[in-house]
Amino acid sequence: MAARVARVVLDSPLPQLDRIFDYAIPDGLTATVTPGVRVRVPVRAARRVMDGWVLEVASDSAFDGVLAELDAVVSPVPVLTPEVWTLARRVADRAVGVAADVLRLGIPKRQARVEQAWLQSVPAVIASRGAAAGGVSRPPMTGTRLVVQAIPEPDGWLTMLAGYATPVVDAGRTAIIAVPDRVDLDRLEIVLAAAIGADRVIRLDAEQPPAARYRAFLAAASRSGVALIGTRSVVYAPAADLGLIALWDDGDPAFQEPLAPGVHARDAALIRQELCDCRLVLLAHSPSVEAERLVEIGWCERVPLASRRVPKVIPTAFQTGADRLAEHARIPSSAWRAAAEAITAGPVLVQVSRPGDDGPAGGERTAAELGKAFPQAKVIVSDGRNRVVSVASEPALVISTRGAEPAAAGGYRAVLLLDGERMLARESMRVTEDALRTWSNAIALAAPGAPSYLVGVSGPVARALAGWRQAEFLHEELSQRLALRLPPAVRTATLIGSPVAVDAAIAAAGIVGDDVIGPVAEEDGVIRTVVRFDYRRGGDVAAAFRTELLRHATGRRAPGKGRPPRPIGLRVRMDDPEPFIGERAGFGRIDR
DNA sequence: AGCACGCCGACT
DNA sequence: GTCGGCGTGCTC
Repeated sequence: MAARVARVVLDSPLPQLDRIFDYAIPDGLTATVTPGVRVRVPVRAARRVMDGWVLEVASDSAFDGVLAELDAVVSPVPVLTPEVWTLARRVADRAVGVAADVLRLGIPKRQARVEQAWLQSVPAVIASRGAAAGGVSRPPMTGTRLVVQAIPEPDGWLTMLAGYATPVVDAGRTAIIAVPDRVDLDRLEIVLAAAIGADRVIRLDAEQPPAARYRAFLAAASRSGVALIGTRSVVYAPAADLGLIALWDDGDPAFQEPLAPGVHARDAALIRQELCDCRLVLLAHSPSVEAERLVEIGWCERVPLASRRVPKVIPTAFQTGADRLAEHARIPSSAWRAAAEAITAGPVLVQVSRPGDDGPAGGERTAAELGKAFPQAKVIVSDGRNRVVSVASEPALVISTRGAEPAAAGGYRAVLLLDGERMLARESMRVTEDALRTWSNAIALAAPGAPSYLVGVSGPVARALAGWRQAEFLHEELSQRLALRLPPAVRTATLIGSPVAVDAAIAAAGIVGDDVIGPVAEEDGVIRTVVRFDYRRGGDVAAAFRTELLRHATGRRAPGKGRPPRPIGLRVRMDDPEPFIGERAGFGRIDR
């Protein structure tokens, strides 16, 4: 019997459509309907045609009814690989989300002209990829999962990433490397191109223009022996024969995906690593507490620094400087003198807290004051909006908000970390690990032997930084989270909806006692409750929530007084990075 | 989403 | 009798 049935996943955000649908393949389309291609299919109950992807082609269907026919094949290019489909399914299941939402992160919109050009240049690709559909055909490689401490020198992390990627790419396999932002990506692209050749580096960046993005996607889908580099969504890239998946600085909040279902790139990477048994590398100066947990449960292996050549970090309690200007600039006299001396030799970095934390332009104000104190020095200001990527080795005073520090040629001659108290005053479970991470990253920009001054901060975090023993601090932090049953010692889910729906979901998941936190009343009779549960129960809890979500997605609606009857459904958010901060902008709301 | 179906209360 | 409002269910 000829293959006449296509199994299709619909490109829809509706949970009730998050299943596989069978369609009959009309005679005219038998040749072009192959696994992975994008198709248009009728959805009768919605009275419209929707996009979808063909998962497989079969000879029969278990569906008890008359199959509708595929409408059209949008493009002959197999954009969805079996591995990415499995990844999306597992990621969505874990996050109580819709697989199509995850696929949309990894599969860019089609650009017809780009595709035409590409098809003409590589006509053989489609046939070979189509035939290989079925998945993993290589002998499995035993993947090792590593949490690696980066060399604390300028560009140390870039060198290390290139070192992990090169043997993988040389062996003809693919490496995926994810970094937090575009500036990191620019630098990685340059270093990697030098290490393995520009033709073996493919940049997949959600920020790049649609045509460039689709071109890069097609290149990635059709080649192995390349490095696929990008920001958080690159973890869903169509890698052929994946040998390595690496994240630089996994504690950076940019790895948290804002789009539904709000999955952290590290979690997706962990799932993908298991799926293809490749190597996983979480590289950082100061990794996340989540990474520390992975080490402590034995899931990952810790790789400490090879040499104990560590940065010179000097915590200085806040003291009023003798200099009036120093006092204004909130800099203790010892650090002030060091900066004054260092700036004769080269650039000096002054890290300040975010401008937003401090009224208007904290960085600018500091800059103005320091500029007056060092009238001969060039002052360079870098912040999130106006970011300076790099500075030369000439003397300059570089004032930067954290995370926006430029790289300095040859490294900074001194680093001053100001506003520590203000950074630690934020209301967040993660303030301290976040401060440790951003301080560590700034310190690593110093030239070998150059001093870094941590101003006005004492206690365990200052000691960890001074000894460059971040892991010790993270261990303590994790111990506290374990004692308090806070993430990442446990997982959480945030449930939003009518009290009936929320209570039913909690009961269905079997969560009781003080693992139920709340509820808190929102507007319009909607409540919000946070629940926590152990990792080993994650699968059951997610399945129970999905059942409840479906129950409320179809059927029951609010009494229709307003024109469109509004559903009081149920929303589920797994592993919100800040589950206990209610007033945070966008709380519990995942953009589609 | 968006539409059809069907169950009950009030009507020419 | 039957018209129609609105909860309910379904999408191959």
